[in-house]
Amino acid sequence: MYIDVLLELKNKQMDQTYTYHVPKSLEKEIEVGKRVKVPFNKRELEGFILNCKKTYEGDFEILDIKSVVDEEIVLNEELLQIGEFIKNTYLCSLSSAYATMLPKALKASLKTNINKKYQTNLVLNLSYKEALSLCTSDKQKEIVDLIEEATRLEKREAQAISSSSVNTLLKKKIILEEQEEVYRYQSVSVLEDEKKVLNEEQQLAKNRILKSLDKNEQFLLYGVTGSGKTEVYMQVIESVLKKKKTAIVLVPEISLTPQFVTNFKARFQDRVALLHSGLSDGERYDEWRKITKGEVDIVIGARSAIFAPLKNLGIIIIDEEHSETYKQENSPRYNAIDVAEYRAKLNHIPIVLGSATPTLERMAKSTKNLYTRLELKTRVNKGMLPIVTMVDMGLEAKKGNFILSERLKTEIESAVSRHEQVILLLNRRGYSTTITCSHCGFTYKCPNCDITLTYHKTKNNLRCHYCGYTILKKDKCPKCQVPLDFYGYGTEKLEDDIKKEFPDLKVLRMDADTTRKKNSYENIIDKFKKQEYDILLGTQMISKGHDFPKVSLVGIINADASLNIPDFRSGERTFSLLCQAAGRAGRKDTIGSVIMQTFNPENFILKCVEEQSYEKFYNYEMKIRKKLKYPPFYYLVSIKVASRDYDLCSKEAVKVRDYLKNHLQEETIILGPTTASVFKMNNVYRFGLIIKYRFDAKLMDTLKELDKMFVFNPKVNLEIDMHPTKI
DNA sequence: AGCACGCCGACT
DNA sequence: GTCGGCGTGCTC
Repeated sequence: MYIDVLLELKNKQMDQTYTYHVPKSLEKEIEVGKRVKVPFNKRELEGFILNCKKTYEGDFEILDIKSVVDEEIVLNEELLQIGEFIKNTYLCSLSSAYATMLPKALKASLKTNINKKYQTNLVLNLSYKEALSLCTSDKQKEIVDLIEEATRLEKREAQAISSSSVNTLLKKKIILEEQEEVYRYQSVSVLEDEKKVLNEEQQLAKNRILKSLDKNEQFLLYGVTGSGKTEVYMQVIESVLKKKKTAIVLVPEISLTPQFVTNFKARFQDRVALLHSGLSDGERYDEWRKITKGEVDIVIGARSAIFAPLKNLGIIIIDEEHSETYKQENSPRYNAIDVAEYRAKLNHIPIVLGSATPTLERMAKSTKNLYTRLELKTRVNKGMLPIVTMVDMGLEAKKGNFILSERLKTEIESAVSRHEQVILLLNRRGYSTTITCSHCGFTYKCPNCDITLTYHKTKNNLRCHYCGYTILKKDKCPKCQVPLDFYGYGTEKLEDDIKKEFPDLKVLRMDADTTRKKNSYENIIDKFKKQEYDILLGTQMISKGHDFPKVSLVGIINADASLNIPDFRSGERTFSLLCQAAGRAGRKDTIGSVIMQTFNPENFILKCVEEQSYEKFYNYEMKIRKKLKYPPFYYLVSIKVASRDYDLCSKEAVKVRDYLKNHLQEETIILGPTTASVFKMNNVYRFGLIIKYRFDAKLMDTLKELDKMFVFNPKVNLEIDMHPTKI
């Protein structure tokens, strides 16, 4: 017998399998999807069996495989197909697709040394009576009793005893040692929780999904914050489990949504497996094994959990569909939602995407009935949406208030005096490379792309990194003639200022710096929830789904910060972030207040936030996207050309553009090459190109050819990002 | 990735 | 003369 083996060669040559011969003695162990050890260029490597065949025709001298690694199949048929899908959709090698799909322990590589963990148990080799009759001392009888008791109760305490008497019993073969596989990851158990009664909207949504359990229907569950999406998910899954089927639930990031996971644990107990970044390689492997063995029916996890090898999949649910964490930002640049749609199609099952602020792409699809839209418009527990007030920081700056407005200060004071809590959001991102007037909030924008221009220090100019438009940097703001500034103060500075302003209040800061240690995120949330602090300030991570019943005021320090990020999606991102942050205010019996500070009170996106009108935002943003040819009207591909050699890099980038121009359809738009947003990094120069297309039959073949052309180029690297979230 | 082959500079 | 520098190319 011969087999085709896929080796993981870091050299990103075209995917290729190597043929090996299987000695008779190993033949019965061979199955597609298992790993084997093979000799390769005077070394030994691991690889996946992708194909079995009776004969081999060719000129290579075929070698024998060394051994078979796995007892059970690692890549089942479905995973093999998903790998092909990823390879073809995102233009990466098969081996790198499988490498990202599998936990480290199951990768084809000799270096991984992650194994199953066993525990030794003692069991009786004979019947209890026989065993007792053969005992020669009281101590021995005691041990036999203990083992019998432990086995009967299915407890594994019998492992703990060790004494000379045990050894004697072992020698006489009265008792035996047994190996049992144990799992490293012990998640906290949660008290079982009763099903909640659904309101009319929730019931409607649930019933509609249940009607399609055997169909590949796609749902968009559009529900405002606090409308009870989680309960709908759980009750739908309950019905799925009743049909002896399983479910995958994707969340943006497990550590940011402990509430969500707790709810699932409470409802479904140990039928749930968790896959998240906090697991060690061993723990992740154990969770994976539970899944393959069919010991769990529900998998909750971040992006990569979409590859969970559940059998008999019945539904896929993706919460917070608008989250950008579903797209992987390094190769293979896959989007878990695309994979989910593919998997749902393979299994003929429904997929449910939930969000309070759906992406324009998905909402547009739902208006064309490619997605079935289900709406939850009311908050459960009769909660009211908060009132959002916009404060013009341009006016405040004239009064000398650069960070905290008069209005926010008084509201903080009154909230605290009522023993309520305050959340302050300062989105620190995106100040370093954009230039803003600290007086009036003016920023330079590209006239062609509606994108904030990026400052390049080396040439002292401002550039659009979509189309290449360039202007020289001016020293003074064209609107108010004040010297232009690099914008930005961070959370740390805000903390100082608050402490100065309110020396009596207890302030807690949460950002990437204060949450680096394990569990520090949960600790901060916990402390704030227990009302040990009055104010929680931080970056966008404070806006994620937590219930703080005592928070009545949310202050958004600088609503413009994320608007000025040079990306066509910054408006959408801002709207979503601010709505989510606003949703933190007043969840139970109080109507919350949100103070939104901005230099651009006329900005339409911010006005939509003020009114909390997704519809208004959607209609406005769609017009812009249509006019400027962005998604959902056009699809995008981002191409990056990188090299240590500047001249070579720019020359090759031009060659790429010419190649695309010659091979793609006429209606397809090719922008660039321009210097990429991070132009020089580790002495590697990068140029970027953007393809905008609606339908181009030649696209994939052209990109594949292009990719091949650069595989053999050691000096220049080409990166293709299909449907990027950021450019 | 590695490991061999191969073609030039510093050295016992 | 040789030892070894690492550029290049191949691996069923």
